[in-house]
Amino acid sequence: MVEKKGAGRPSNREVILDAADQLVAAEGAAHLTFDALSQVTGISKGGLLYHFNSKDCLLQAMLKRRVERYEALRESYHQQFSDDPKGELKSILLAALDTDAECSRLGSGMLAAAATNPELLGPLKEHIAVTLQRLERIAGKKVGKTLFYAVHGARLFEQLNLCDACVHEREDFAQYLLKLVDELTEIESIR
Amino acid sequence: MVEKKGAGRPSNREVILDAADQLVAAEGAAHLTFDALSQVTGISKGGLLYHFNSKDCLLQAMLKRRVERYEALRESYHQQFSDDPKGELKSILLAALDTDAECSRLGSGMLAAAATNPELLGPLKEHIAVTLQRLERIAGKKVGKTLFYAVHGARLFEQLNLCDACVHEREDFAQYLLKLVDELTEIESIR
DNA sequence: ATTACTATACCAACCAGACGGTTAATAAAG
DNA sequence: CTTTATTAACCGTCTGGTTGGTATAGTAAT
Repeated sequence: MVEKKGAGRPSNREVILDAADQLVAAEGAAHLTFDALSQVTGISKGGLLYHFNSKDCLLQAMLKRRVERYEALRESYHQQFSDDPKGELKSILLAALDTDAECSRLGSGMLAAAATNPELLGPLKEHIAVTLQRLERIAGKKVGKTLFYAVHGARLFEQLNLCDACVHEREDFAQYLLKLVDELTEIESIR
Repeated sequence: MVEKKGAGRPSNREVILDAADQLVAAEGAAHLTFDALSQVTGISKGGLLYHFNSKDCLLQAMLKRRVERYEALRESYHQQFSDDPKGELKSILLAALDTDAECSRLGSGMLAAAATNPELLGPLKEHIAVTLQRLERIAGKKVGKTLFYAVHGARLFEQLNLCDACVHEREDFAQYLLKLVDELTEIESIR
């Protein structure tokens, strides 16, 4: 059966993915093993492999879920800015910063995938390419890209626990970025 | 033995570290094994473990070397901007963007360390804390941090091979950032 | 209602290979 | 004859993956 998304049972698939995210966040991508996952979830290794035929499958699923959540978040922000001409850019930035709301903290899927097999990043690469194209169409190409990188840089630092400060400053940072978007696109259009 | 740094023999240590960087870049952090490293370098596994007592040691060394190279690069840029009041910020940004000159392409050490053991990131965390403090002292705190994140975000994307474009656009990007530094600190000081 | 069949979800046991690390031996250099 | 550098062989453990089996639930014919 192809599994109905949306309604109904949370199903162990999600439970496993959550646990996998947590594991990577807590102990590093290398410690994401079926054994460890089995211990954490209480599901046997065989059980895990029933849901994900291989580790690559698991990583793919982690990555896919992350991208999907990001997309959903972005769209909801986009509606919020429906009147703002720079709403598309703003929603992209805010969504990227909002990651640890429900997505816990980290591009764990990304890191885990990159650690074991760079090829798995393919879908993510595609998603980013689309986003960059989107940014190209928005007034202030370079501004958009720069702020896009900034947001992801900040997120990365946070996810890797590389700085203490940036976590509690994020709300501040978000507001500052929105201000920058307006100021900078102005500058760029004047030039 | 405590290892003399500084002078003298290139020694196989550097060769090993280079190979390790390359391996992580090419195949992902998870494929950085002593066996693989042995095959690539032609040095036996025992030989490798003579230089680095454990894998953690190896990762630490990779990370340390990376930070040191970055520092050296930053200082050389800093001299270049000795007359510019925003030289400190500019040198930080340019050094971060310059990574693939000699450092090949990647925070491989970082990724590899994060993948296996987040604790290894401690020294890097400290280094970043210092850099952030440095940025605090510079006119336009927020500008500095934002651009710092932007640079590292861009570098990350490049290193993970997540976008094609950003590579060949880097020189452009660097020039644009320098322009931004001037424009933005102006804006921020006006407010 | 019973039987038979099928699909889903899971588990315990096992396996072959990979991995980090140890050790004993070797060789060159000072 | 000790220090440095290196090797080949080996070991125990971990890991991804396989297999064969079990429990549950739905479905459909008898």
